[in-house]
Amino acid sequence: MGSSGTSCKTCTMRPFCAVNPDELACDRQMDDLVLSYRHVRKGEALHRAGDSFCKVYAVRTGSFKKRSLLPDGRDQVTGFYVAGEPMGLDGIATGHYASDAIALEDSSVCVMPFDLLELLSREVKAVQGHVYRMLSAELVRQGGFSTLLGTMAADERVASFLLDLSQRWRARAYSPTEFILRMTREETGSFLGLKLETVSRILSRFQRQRLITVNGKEIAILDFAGLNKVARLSA
Amino acid sequence: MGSSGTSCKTCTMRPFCAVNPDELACDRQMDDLVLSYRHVRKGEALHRAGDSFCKVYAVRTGSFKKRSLLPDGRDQVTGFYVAGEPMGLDGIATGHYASDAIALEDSSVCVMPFDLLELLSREVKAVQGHVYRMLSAELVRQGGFSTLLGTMAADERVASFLLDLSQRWRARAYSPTEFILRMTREETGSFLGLKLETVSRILSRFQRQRLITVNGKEIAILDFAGLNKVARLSA
DNA sequence: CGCATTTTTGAACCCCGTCAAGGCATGTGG
DNA sequence: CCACATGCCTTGACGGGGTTCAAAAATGCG
Repeated sequence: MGSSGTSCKTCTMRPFCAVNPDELACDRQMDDLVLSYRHVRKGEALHRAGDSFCKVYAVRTGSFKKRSLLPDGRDQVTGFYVAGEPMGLDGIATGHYASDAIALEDSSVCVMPFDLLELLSREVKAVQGHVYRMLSAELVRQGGFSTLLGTMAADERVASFLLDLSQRWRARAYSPTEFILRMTREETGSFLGLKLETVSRILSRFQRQRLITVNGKEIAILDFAGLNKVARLSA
Repeated sequence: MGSSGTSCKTCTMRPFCAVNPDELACDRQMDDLVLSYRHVRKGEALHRAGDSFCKVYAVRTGSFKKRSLLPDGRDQVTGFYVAGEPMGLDGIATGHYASDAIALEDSSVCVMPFDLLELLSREVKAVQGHVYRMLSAELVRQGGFSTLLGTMAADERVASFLLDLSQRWRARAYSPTEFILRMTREETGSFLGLKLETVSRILSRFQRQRLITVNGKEIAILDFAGLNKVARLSA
């Protein structure tokens, strides 16, 4: 998770972002479209479950976890978000966010008022298409994740997790082989449906098997083919 | 799953369905908006993963399972759909459906060309809002399901599953206490991240505990409070 | 009916969770 | 600077919930 520089080039919201006017999918007055930024310090919430919904966000710098609570008090991390990825979309359904979004490090986001996005997407077909695709892509991502939780063994989950992170770093032109895990083992475990001890043990085992090196939160991937084999993501 | 009668009254797509012109959220020419129906026989596919996307569907009668395949051949049931519920939305993201949709019994759907829906939602704000909410609601549903797979024990999953079905029957004015499970134990298990034997054992145990009665695919809920307690969906 | 599929139930095994102890950072106050 | 506390990570031993393997009963469909 690079801490400097924005990732506008790979941002999900680029097609309707006024920060790059020449990229904007329409010739609308810029005045209406100016995005604002917001900084969120480590541990603080961008939004909380139940907050009234009126904005969607794109991560600009840093990273976030999304956390959902069950009625009985248990909670689960349901997603990690890094630069360029959209947040807050689950609030559209009811007008209230369905989850907490917590910064894993000092972070910043681009803020897009949702009514503006609605307006723009009625005027400009390309924007409409992008919004739909963005929502649908989140659906697909979530579905793939359910498959992971429903069918994969613990080591497959951890391998998939590492490969997914690597992939997202690569897409943003950061190193796909070496990166920092901003989330704790407990958060990782919660996300993967495992206990923190299990995550730790499996990372240690991957290191013994020369698939990765682990140094606390620093990860280096040594053997992509091997990890893919463990994750069984190929035939 | 009642096999006769449609559920237009509770259908997700009602706000933009030309079958009920007086309900339609705009005064557009009806000619353009006529929905078509399609029948799908038990075991047949409404769409398959990879099929080119151009339509979204609403279940009219019967029921479907959504199935996602992993690259290595394993698959998982990622959803069950009954009357009034939307299908095919995962195709928007890439232009190709991300999953198979298979009829669990002889069923029928309402067909809505997606380009028409896009057009209509640009013209009519109310339609746009409904489409967004529908997509976001699917996101929230999926997220809640991830939480189930990630945090719940087997008996909690089965209890939640039964209560969820009951709730959906109630919303459609069918009996929430007695219904038929159109899916096999294996499909249920795949959906819940369990093996079919585990599902069977837990249903038997619920019956011994007088929470439900099981007779093959016939389920009757005897003790909602007890099931809720097992599912830990209350404090 | 007769065959295939589905469901139920039992018994043994194993992966992962639980419990516990210890290490290693980081930060804080004396 | 050190003593101490705190939070996070690692590792071990053990137990249990769920899977696996197996067989029989029930159901459905031709």
